[in-house]
Amino acid sequence: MPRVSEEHLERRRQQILDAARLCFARKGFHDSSMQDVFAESGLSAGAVYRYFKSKDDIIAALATQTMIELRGTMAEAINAEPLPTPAEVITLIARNIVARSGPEGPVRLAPQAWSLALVNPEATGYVREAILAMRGVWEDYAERMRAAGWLPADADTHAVAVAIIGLLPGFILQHLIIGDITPETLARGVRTLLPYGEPAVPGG
Amino acid sequence: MPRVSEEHLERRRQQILDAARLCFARKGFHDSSMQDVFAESGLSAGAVYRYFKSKDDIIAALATQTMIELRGTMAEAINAEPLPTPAEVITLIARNIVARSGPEGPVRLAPQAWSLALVNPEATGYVREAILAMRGVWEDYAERMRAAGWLPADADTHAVAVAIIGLLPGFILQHLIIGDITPETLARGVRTLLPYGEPAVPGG
Amino acid sequence: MPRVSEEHLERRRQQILDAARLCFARKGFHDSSMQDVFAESGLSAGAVYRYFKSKDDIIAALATQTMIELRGTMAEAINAEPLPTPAEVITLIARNIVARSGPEGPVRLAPQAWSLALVNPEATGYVREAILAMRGVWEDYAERMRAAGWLPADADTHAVAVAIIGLLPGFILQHLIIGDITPETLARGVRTLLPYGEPAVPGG
Amino acid sequence: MPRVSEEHLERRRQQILDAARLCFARKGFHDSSMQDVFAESGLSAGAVYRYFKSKDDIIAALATQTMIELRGTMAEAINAEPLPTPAEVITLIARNIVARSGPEGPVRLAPQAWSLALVNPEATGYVREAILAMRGVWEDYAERMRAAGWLPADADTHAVAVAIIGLLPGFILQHLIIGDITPETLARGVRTLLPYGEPAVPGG
DNA sequence: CATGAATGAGGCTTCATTCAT
DNA sequence: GATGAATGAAGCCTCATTCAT
Repeated sequence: MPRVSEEHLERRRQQILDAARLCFARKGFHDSSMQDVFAESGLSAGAVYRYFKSKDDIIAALATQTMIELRGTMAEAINAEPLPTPAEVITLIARNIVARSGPEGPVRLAPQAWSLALVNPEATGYVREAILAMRGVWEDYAERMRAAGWLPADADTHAVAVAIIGLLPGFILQHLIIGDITPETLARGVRTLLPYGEPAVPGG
Repeated sequence: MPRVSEEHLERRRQQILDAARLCFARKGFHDSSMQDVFAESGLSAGAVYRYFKSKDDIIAALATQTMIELRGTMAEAINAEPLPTPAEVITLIARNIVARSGPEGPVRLAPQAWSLALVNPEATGYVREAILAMRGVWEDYAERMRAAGWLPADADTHAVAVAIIGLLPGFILQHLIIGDITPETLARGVRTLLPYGEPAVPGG
Repeated sequence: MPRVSEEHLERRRQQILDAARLCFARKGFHDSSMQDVFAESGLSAGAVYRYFKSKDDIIAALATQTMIELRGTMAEAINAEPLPTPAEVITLIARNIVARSGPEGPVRLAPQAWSLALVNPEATGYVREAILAMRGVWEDYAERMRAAGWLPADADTHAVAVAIIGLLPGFILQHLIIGDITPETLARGVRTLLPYGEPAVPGG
Repeated sequence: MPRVSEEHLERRRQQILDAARLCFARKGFHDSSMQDVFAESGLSAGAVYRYFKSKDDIIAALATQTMIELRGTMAEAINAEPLPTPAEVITLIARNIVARSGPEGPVRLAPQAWSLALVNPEATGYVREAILAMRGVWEDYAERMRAAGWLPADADTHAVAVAIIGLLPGFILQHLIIGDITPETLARGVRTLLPYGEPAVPGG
């Protein structure tokens, strides 16, 4: 019988993750020290290490949590009825990204997670799973596009999902690093290129 | 060995950059120590520091060099005559990316540079410049698309460039982290979505 | 070993300062490495850096502490009743200096601190403050000399303090570097020159 | 038969010493790198090492040269006729010191040499010799004082020299570190304390 | 359960000196 | 004689992690 409630433990865990998110968003995984996390969380070293067995463990938990949230956002935007156009979906998701891109926002963790995934086998694992899961969401969308007649009956919906999901990292980077583009800019570009369900069609 | 030629100096510099590229591609900026670079380059610490004043300086030089090469590749693919379709351009660039994505290939530096740019002001500067330069290349392409009648006369070519260039980070990440997609997959997706200059048009 | 007493912390701090004093007295600030201090103190690098944020910080603390002690010695010798003669005061202080001039004695830090003060702005600050404080003590003494009629009523007591305190660095250097002079030698010289309160007066 | 004249060699040597003096006066022995000396002298590393076999060798040559000059200044001031009062001698010497105490003046080397002498056996040797030589000059002066009847016939002239020469380091330090005292201040203090040959006598 | 002092390997960089050209 | 590229030991300091209290 545990001394403290399960709920208390979970609260502590989240408190640490929240603190880590701030630190990592501000200074990156490497430049944030565990001391930074202790200070930000208001907990002692020992306390933090009771909940996470290493810094990498915190990073993994945080990255996973953030990616799950992002996938939820995508799924929500995509599953709307009636079938939203690509530009509409992209707009919604991009707006959500922007809303979470502040100086301490979780979106800033994404590029760091990608980078880590190239170098750290454990990170490769969970980033890969997260990307695959998101791609699955887009594959569903591509299916719906085909079903709606927006894509040829023999369209490769996997390839379509690969292409469309690929737009998001590009948007995140341009937004975070250059800061000169908005969801509307991206949407306009997408709408120009992919005028499905729009009054006119390209090349038409 | 004093009074060496300018050429010798340049060769040494490149020798160091080549060694650093291998190290960084293998283990990342942070997990590669300067000792790794010394060993890989076959030079002593002092020798390396004669050519670069810090590790960050090496990273900057390498990232810049790599991004300039990538921009060159893009420009070449894009400026072909007659006007290549988006799928054609993307295919060429993606093939080049894949060719340079081996375990020690320079493309592995890209996500690390993005990540660094979020955290290191100097890196923000040169990554931003590189992205803007690449986007400029795509803006030229978007102009040509419009001139060719593939885009409406009033199309926002900047927004189109933002969208299209955004496909590449997504491809790089999916290729490097998941490894299950090829230039052809991406091209098929793009062609399905953007059948400009293709026999059939979407939604048609 | 957390939650230790304030006293424990202070003891650790002093333990480090004591070790540093030995090292610096033996080999000087520059030729003593932090490794030397770690070894001498029996603590790890991390432990030492918990108490002092840099080598310069240790030097500053040590120099300041030593100079405060020296000032205390001076004040004590000077404030004796009835008014001691310059030769008496100098004798007491010189004896104290000699007692602390052993191979590992704190007096060996003094010339190093002077030297550092010429080159390091932070050191300039604390050495200047220490010298000014000591000079203040001597100014009090000069006032008492004047009050006792040993100096003319219009004597410039500041200038007198400047001159008298100036004797000490000379004594320290001759004692440490040449090693052939004693407090008694110095006292004899001073008494010969400044026979205040002595049976005979100079030039008399 | 040497390829270059003896004179040329000596000029080169002095060129290096002059450059080193500037560097060392500005930044101290330790914080001046040999690179600094190469740059300041306009010579290459190899050239400098042809004339001096090590950095310590340069320091030794410079310190010795500077101290010989200082001794010359002292001797000149002291040997004046008729016998100058202590205050007069001190004034002359202090003025010379001040004139050579600029930001790049050789006097700034003195405290560094003292400090080095505590730590480096070779430096101990030449600094000791220099101090002894200077003290010899002051012993001559003390003899003259005695001969003039300013000191008792049985005065310990060695002790007097020890005391008087000791004033100079104190002046140098107060001038260099605090910067608030002038030769006149010191002279006034000395004249007040040691009014030999002055209208009135202390304690008289 | 929590605390936070302590560890110690390892990171980046400097610098006096050498020697091939 | 002169050059300056190269060496490599050694310096200062950080930081993830542990464990005695």
